[in-house]
Amino acid sequence: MTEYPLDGSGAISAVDIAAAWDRELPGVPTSSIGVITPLWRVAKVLADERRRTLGRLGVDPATLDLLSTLRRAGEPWTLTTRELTERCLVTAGAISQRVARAEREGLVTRAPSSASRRAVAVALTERGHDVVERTVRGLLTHEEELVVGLAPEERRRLGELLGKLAASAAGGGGVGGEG
Amino acid sequence: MTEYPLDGSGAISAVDIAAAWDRELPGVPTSSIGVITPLWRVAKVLADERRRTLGRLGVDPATLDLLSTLRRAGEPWTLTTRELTERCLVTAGAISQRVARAEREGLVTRAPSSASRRAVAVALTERGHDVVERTVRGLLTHEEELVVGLAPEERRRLGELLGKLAASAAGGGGVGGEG
DNA sequence: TCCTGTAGATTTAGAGCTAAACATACAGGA
DNA sequence: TCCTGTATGTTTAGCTCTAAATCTACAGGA
Repeated sequence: MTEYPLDGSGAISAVDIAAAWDRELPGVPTSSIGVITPLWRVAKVLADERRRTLGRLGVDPATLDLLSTLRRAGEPWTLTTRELTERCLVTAGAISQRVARAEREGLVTRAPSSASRRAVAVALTERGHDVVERTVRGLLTHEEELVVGLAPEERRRLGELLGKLAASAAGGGGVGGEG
Repeated sequence: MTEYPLDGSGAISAVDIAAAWDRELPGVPTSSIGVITPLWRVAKVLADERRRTLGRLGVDPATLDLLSTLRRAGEPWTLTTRELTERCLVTAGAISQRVARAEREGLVTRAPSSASRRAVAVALTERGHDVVERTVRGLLTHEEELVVGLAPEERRRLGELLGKLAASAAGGGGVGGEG
């Protein structure tokens, strides 16, 4: 047995989890559970779906994230490692490894940047263009189907609430007590 | 440099990403981006926060997920590997590894289940109890602060929309064409 | 020129996960 | 009894990430 229930059928609901903590450890604050638990569940379902879809297309999510970021940047499809770190939201070490893997497969090239000799310019190769253009279309088409259950107004509202949560989490969490 | 901007300050907005694809590859369906991109960003901010918070408390997220699931189950704080797989939403192999790590640290024990000789009963030790009770309170208190930016009604609505999205993604994505 | 600081990038150690292969325990029929 | 199927766990290979240490290129002051 390798699998776990992808639809969360065996999983406990966020309400049940909060109720269980309230019963087992009375007094713990449980109101964040109703937001954070469903959020991670959905994120996991979507990540699993993306991994499988891309597996069928012959790419892995980390590499496609790299290629997509370069492709979206527009001509000349080149960014420095530092820019990639900012846009992909992973550490510089992770970018370095992603680029090394992609370079090994002939999807990108590495060269000293024209601006600074410290900076490294990562550029999409023709093969990289082929891969990204072939897979992004398939991926976005598939993901479009995953969100059909939400009406346009619901999607807009969901995106809005997620943005608000992101601001709240990033602002309040980093430093500590600020009240 | 090891870090990346935790608050997403250097990141491109979901709207910009969709606009970039529309410009670079006209015709690709981009309407899922407004939901999926913010969702993963928030999930990542929360995961990073949790990892750091738990790091300070001396536990790792995967182990705490295991211990919490056992703790929430109530007396006698024992579940089989299969039950853990269903509730933690990771593969059986991952559970096996989590349990092995936790057992090595004296946080849980493994024993043949009384019901079936195939099944393995994983039980919380006294030390496991100590760890989970010490850390869960701190973790939930911290996460409470991360969601203060959302009013109660907004939290409720967000949880509701996330549930609807989960149902949509799990239902529509697994099989393929079902029209 | 030498020292010091800083920024950009890479390397390495150690987690943690999935998928797939394997091992084990039964159950049910011939 | 033997065979077959199925459920439960474990192991292994390979990927990917973070955090920390390291390397390299400069810049600015003494």
